[in-house]
Amino acid sequence: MIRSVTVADVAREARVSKATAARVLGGYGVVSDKVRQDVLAAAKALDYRPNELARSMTTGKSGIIGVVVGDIENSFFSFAVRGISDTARAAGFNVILTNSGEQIEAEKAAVRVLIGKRVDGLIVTPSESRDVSHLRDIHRSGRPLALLDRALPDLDVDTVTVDDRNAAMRATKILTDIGHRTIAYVTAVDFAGHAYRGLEQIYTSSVRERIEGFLAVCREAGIVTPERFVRFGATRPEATRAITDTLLSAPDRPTAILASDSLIAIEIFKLIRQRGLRVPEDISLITFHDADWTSVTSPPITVVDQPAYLLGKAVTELLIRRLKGEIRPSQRVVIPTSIIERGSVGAPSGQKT
Amino acid sequence: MIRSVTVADVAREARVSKATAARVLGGYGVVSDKVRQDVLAAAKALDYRPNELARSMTTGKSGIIGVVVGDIENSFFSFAVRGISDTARAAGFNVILTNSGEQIEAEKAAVRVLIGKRVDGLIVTPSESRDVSHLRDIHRSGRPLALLDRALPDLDVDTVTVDDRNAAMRATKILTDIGHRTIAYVTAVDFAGHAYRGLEQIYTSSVRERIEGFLAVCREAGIVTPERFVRFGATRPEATRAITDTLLSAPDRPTAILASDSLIAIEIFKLIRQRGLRVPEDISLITFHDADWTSVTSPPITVVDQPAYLLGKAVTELLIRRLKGEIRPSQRVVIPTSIIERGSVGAPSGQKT
DNA sequence: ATCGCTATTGAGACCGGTCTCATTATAAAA
DNA sequence: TTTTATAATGAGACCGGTCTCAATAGCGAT
Repeated sequence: MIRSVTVADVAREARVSKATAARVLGGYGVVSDKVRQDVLAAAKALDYRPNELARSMTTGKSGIIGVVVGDIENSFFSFAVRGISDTARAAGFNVILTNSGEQIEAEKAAVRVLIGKRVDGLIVTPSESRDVSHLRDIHRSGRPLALLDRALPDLDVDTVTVDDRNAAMRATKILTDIGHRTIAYVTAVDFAGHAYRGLEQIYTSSVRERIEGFLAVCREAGIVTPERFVRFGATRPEATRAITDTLLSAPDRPTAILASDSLIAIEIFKLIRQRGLRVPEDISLITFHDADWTSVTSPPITVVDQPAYLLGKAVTELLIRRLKGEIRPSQRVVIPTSIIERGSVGAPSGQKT
Repeated sequence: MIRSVTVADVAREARVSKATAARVLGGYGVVSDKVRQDVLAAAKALDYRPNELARSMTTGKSGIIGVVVGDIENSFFSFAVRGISDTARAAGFNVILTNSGEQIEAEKAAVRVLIGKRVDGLIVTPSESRDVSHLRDIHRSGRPLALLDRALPDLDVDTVTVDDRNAAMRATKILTDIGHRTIAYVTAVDFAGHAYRGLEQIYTSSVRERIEGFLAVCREAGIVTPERFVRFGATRPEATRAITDTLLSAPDRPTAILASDSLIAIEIFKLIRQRGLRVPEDISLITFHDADWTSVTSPPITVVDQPAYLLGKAVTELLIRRLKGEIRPSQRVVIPTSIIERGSVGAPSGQKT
């Protein structure tokens, strides 16, 4: 490795002290115009590039925001990440991106690494609300933390989420209003055994809220034990297919499905097609996230539009304001969603309201 | 900010010298078992977290790979990035991600920042082949550089691309074989004036190769001046729509379109639909990149499947091997693509072969 | 008992910046 | 002209690790 040019080298070249050269190069303190010119000329001649690492070490600031996200492959997250990067860069920050794969251990490891790298602040989509010790650690180390998409009741930090419960209620209501009484809800959140054993066992706040909203509206519509049709563990395409398969083969096949994310929905849609069923005549479908594919299918899919980019932008702004020294009680921002009604919802076939 | 625990603190707690504590904490040198236990105990008691920044400063290695990518929003790149992150993490590296928005100035700035952060190596998708001075700088600074998706004739570094020319030829051949004689090629690469003025003006290697392949097959099929139907500047949805609009309104409307990426293709597809035209009866469509939406449309879209994840994995492996000290001439890996024939290609309506 | 060799440990320089404080030069005030 | 305030510069400590080299200790061999 070629030894890189340092302030000391520039100082020598410009015949000034290291301190003076550093003042010019670092843009702090005061120096005479003449000396400034000399140093700048020397720096250019030697092609000096500041070592941000060394700079960070003394200042204690790295200019980096650490991001731990569930799954970059999910376009909801890639939009959020794009929102984060754009906002961060505009404010002069860089981003280190890690994805946890929704695994709590990976998430902990990622946080440990990021703290080691002395990031200035972190943005995390916590995969679990049970184990938040590592997030407490961040907070305790004096580094600001902001939560994206999922709130943590026990952790009093800046949080940006969408109105999950309300969105789920509105989406479900569209289905019940048109007459559906057998509605399935499919989510990626996994359980030992994939079986639903009660809301309090769901440790991902966004998902719990959605299911709460879903169940509430179902009950309101007179559906008994709607939780029978809540399905967990659609973490990967194969799993989603297996779950959907069982759902579609059952004697009491649901007449409508609400998908918790677009990765799940696309598999469900494919499988419905593959079975020769029609949307919405045989099965209605609504999904969370306005993924690009939802508008080009026939029929196009009715979706809950989550402003993912905005979500990323909002957390980042909150975090940066704190990084810039703003002192204030932590804020919980809830961004409203809207439902884009397209063509994937229709009255259930066999029955009428 | 709470002062963090340092090796000196641990050393004091364990009643050994800083050097000794550093040896066990840093995992180098030799220490007696007894002392090791003491130090470890002290570290745990104090909740010591190594400062990777300081560590990087002395070792000269940051354990970070810098990535500059064209546009994360493009799912081709998000898959590639996923391949990069997964591979990097598996080898113990972290990733700093920046996107250039295909802007050369942004790319240069990103490279400067990453070098400042003393990343161990870089992966770049160069947006231009004209101006590579900043990439030369990387190389010159002794940091390994690897190119993703686009080759640079003048730059002798590890490069991983797909067989763009060949892929374009095969895709075009499918169209000419079935009888198309008016075929448009739409790409995001922009030009002052959007007008085609010759291959040598295209500074993105992947795009040039594709267009070369496209034109070659067109000519072979007896099409005169096929370059009349090459369209540039589909950088954003609105631009793509404008371009497509013009294309579809022309008296010599193309009977087939080849799209350079899936972001372009989806807009084209939407617009075709909007105009009441049918795929493939009125217009055939093939696109690069097997985006998820291409398999759920009616008809599903015929695509050039680029193994994006694999591409990311391959460059990262090449880079890491070099980071680990492997000395060898630079390698140019070309990954083969395959065409997935679905239902978006048909014989042109008015004419027959 | 003395010597030699090896296993441990300690002291302190170093990485490349920032930053405090002392010193010198210069200009304004008395 | 002398005093004093102010601007500009230099010397060197510091951040939190790594690493070299010297010092000490423990052991068997002679």
